[in-house]
Amino acid sequence: MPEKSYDHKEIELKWYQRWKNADLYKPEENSAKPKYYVLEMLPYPSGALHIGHVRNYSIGDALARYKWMRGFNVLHPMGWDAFGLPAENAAIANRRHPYEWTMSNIRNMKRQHQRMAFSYDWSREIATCEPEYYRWNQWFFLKMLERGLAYRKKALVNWCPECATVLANEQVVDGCCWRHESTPVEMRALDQWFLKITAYADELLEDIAQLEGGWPERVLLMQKNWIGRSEGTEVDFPVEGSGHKIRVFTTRVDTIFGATCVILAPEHPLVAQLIGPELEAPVKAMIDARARKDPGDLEKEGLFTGKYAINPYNGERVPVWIANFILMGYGTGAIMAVPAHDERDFEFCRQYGLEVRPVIRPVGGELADPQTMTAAFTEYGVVERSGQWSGMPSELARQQMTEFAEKNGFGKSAVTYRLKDWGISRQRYWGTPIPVIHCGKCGIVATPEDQLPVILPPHVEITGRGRSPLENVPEFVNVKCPQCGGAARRETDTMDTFVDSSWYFYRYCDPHNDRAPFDPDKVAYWFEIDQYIGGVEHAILHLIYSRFWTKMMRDLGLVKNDEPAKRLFTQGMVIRDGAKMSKSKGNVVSADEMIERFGADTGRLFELFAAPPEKDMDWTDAGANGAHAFLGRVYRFVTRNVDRMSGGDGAGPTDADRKALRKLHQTLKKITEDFETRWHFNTSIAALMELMNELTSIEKDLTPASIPEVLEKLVLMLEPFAPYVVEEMWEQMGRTGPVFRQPWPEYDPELAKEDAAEIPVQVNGKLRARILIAFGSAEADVLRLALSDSKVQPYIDGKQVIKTIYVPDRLVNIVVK
RNA sequence: GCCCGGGUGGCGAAACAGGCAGACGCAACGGACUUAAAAUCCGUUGACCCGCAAGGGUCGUGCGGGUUCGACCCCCGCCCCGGGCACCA
Repeated sequence: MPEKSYDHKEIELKWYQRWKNADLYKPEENSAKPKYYVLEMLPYPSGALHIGHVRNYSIGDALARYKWMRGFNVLHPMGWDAFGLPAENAAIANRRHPYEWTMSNIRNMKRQHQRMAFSYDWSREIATCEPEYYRWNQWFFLKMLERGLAYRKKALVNWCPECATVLANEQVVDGCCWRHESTPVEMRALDQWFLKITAYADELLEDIAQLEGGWPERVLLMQKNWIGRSEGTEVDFPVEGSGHKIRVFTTRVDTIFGATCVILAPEHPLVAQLIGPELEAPVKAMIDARARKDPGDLEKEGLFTGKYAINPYNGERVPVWIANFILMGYGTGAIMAVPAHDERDFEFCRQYGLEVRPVIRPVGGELADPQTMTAAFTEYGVVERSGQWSGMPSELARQQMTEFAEKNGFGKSAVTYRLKDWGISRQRYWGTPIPVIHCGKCGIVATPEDQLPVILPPHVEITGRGRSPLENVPEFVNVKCPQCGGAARRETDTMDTFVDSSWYFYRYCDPHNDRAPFDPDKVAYWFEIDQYIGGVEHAILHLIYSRFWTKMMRDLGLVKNDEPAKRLFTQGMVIRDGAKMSKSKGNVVSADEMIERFGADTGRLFELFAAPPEKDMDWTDAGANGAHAFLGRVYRFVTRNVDRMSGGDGAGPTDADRKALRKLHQTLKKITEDFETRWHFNTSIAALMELMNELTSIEKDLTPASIPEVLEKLVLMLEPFAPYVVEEMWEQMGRTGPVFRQPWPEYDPELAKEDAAEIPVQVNGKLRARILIAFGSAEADVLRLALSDSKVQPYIDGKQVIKTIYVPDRLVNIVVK
């Protein structure tokens, strides 16, 4: 048969059409097979924006396909269409997605809300435009409200002027909005809804141990740092001549005899009561300066209140200051400054000429001289000049001094976290409405469950300014109070879209349930997720929220697992021209263009081939072209050899056949091992290329003794990397697909074995010759051969052989003197 | 400043257990086919040196040491790049 040219458009369209209505990816109900749940982190099935997104699928989809072929019952919501044809995206999306959203729906909303385009995010958009999904977000919200896990309070929150909305702490990067990298976030005091993620702070931290080994170390580390648990002591310093007490938090109560002042954050509630009118303006200026969050290092700045506080341990009178480096959001918003033993306090006190008083000496050393000290001594040591605790090691003093405070009622041991409650209020149109009603008489009233979902009104004008756009929609806002029936106002804040992504993967297990978010039994079968795949940028966003959500659902009795995903794989970014691909840099390669030019198969293949998946990869059009050429070579090889699969003269296998089968089984071994261990698909694909190079070089000597097996296994091995073209070749070979439902081929170790090896001979570690030996030769035979080799001779002639090393079938090294 | 990664040809990379450094691909160059181009196919390609040639030699995995018969790999000390955290008391 003459070879066929590789027309990716024709092939991909054909197979897409052929199977678009078949439910190929549905896992089997009540299957006895081992289950496997693999999921990519961006939960939209198609229409990838750029090839950076495609990479995510290429990896997860290759793995899912391999697992299918290996006989697992796989839940993989992306499936075949993860990377579909551009013209057909809408149809694919419509069919595949469990929430049955429609692409046109999204497009319309997008057009209608051009002004909101900046907050556009595919993964969450899917969920947020879907009323059924609102319903369960709202349902969860009400459950949390009942349990005190959702609450409303006035708080200083991050405000992005560009988005015109509040942001969670996790969504502020370098003082700027995570979507607008050059827009500094402002601080505003607003009434906001929070979810009490801090109730799970300890558990989120402790359960990191369960994830070790399965999650990348750096993600766990980032989460640990983010949670930022620290154990310490709270101590009250009464303010002289007033009834007020300043409560400070310290992890080093053992240094308290060295405290030479107390410092408040400028936002601290006591400040207003302590300062005179002459300080009001400077304090306000300090707050404003910090709210602007200059990205550069803020110079330490302090204001003396004129008041003094009493150190309860020694009765000493210390001045009370206000300073810009004290954070209201951490600890109690007030500290005791111990300049001798804390870097920041040292810098501050030297700047303002406050006393530096060392009270900790190194073990075996002496107290530093405060006159000549140039840096604080921050380590543990031995406590001195500290009354009854003098001479005690720091650790012990910390413990006993804390107990002393508790006994005398002026302090206690305390744990603080860097982690804050999750602010979920957004002044956006886009998102799940928060299902509560504000009543003048009854206060905050939950929307009754049978009135869910609260749906967004259509035709809302997006002003991009001030408060939620929903406030301008009277028919949405004006409601009757469900309790007293009086006039009331509906909450106009919507939920952070990270709420949606916190549990979407549970819904995949039971997407059409209209009585509950999902059936716990169905979820119990699939969870935990065996393998989750996504970018590292979600380490302290989505990945911490979804852990919290899982624990919350477990406490509601909905799930049994403590953690959402056993294993997490973070793939590298796609780089182009040395820069991370992003909309703001304008260097994106659109997936649609790429599919048009090279095809979906080429896109996957090149993304997997260019670098190991955990590493960043460089996108080059030329490289993609190379991958495309390879698929063409395979396709032409198969099509011109299909009619040589049978017939022939019945003679036994030729040398070429034996060679081809050996290489075939070696390749299969290699790829199988790559899938089972480290997912270095770049070397798998390189092995396939080597196989093709070998096959084409001996092609004319191949006979039906090897061709059927070679073609079959070649196609099966390529399946995870190029699923469309593989279906076409399978059909050309007279077989019926889908190919990924075929079993993964087993390799034969005997066939894969080489019978002879060319091994290097070294003299004193330097390569001098290569000799040909039979595999498994006896050491003595190999050494005899090596020592008598004509190229080795000159180097050992007249010298004494001290030692010989033989690594079986690998190398000979002769040591001479 | 602290904590993670990483540094190998012109480029992306490979070397999985301390055992032939540079597999596989891109780019480049030479050739075949073609009116031409594209596509395709064949060949060369780490650097330097010797040789007309066949061939041979030296160097080479960021830098400097060490361990070892043997080091991209292990140890010690640096340099550089990327990422995360950073007044967290």
